[in-house]
Amino acid sequence: MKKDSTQDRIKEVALILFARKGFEGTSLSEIASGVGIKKPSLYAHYKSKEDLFLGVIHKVSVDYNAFFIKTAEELSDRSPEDQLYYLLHKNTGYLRNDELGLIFKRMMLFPPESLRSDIYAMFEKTEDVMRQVIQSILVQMVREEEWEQVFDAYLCLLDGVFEQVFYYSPEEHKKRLENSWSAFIKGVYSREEK
Amino acid sequence: MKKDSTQDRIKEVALILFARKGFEGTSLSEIASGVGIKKPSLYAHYKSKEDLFLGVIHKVSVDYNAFFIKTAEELSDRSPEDQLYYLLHKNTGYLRNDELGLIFKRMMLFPPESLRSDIYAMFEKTEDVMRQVIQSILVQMVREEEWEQVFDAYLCLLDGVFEQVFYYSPEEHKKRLENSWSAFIKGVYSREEK
DNA sequence: AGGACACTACCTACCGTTCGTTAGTTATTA
DNA sequence: TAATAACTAACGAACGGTAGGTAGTGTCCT
Repeated sequence: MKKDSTQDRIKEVALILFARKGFEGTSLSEIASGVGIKKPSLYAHYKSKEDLFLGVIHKVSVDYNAFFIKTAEELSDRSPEDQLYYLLHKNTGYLRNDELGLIFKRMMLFPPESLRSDIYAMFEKTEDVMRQVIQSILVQMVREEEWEQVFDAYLCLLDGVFEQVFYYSPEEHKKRLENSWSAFIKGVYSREEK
Repeated sequence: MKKDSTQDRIKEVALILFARKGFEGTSLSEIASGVGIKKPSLYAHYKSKEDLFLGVIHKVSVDYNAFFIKTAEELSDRSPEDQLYYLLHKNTGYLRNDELGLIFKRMMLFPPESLRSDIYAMFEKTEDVMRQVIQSILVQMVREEEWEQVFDAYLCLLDGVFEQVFYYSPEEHKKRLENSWSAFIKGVYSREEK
């Protein structure tokens, strides 16, 4: 089923190494030896280190967009509150796996200088997707003039929770997620008065 | 007053470069030429690249702890709510300046593999300081059994807001900060009723 | 059917450059 | 005089990348 082409194997290995050690911190020799071939053989598949790297990032960005949309669809029959809650959970879980969150966040925050614009271009789509998905949920639960405020707060929650994935143990992190979520949702519902 | 020793100049230049391009992405030649000396001269002041790097990180961590404590003291005569609000603002402002936030976050999230434990050891103190300062404010405004929940939410807010410093323009970011803050504080105050 | 050709995916060997680092020397300063 | 802080020169190692070669595979032309 899955074409296990060398090209894909290279991408898999490179993803892990780039995620853990960054672009400059990863050498082509390492990648090659992880795949089980010699360094120059990489050039049969990618024409430079940057080319390989951008290939990896492109795959990551496409995968993430697909995941986000798919998850939102799966949840679409729940209440808006539940949708936001599970989206937060699923998103965190997804990004915790497979080095995917690691490389995603690394590239958003600290892209290699020379590739910054290419990387940002790839992730622009991602922001769009997230905005649309979250917007479509929020319009069901808050008044229009409050929409933006709640959206910003939810995105901040998403960012904060995600960042903490790196600091804390899974248990500690789950506790913090639940507490942060409680505070968020209380803030949303207390919004009617005053 | 300020001893403008070469040693300090090296640290300043290194801070900026390490912050922007990371440990592996910054070469000693760059640092030297930024200071205006030749690469081998660096070894009159630091015995290795790692030594220099840890020196920089140490300074960053000490400075940040001092800032956090000083800011909290300056605000201590305000209402607890105001203290939290301005702490959020000041913290964001401080970290935005001088590449300080950049290197701080980079090292928390993506430390160079070989120095991970040294770096984490330095920032342990920071977490302690923050916990103490925030705790001393929170006990004045929420019931004891809710303390932990609000603390987690506030820290998540701090993390989320800080991360967004990198993505958005100052204006956009300020808007998002205010919106996220509003949601947070409403959540805190709506906490009395069931 | 069989040979010439081209293509793919790998190899070994090596290129020039840059890296972090050391040695040895000199000029300034205390 | 002794220490300090700079220098020039050079080191070995590793880097990204190239050249050239070689098996294996399929394809086209008689």
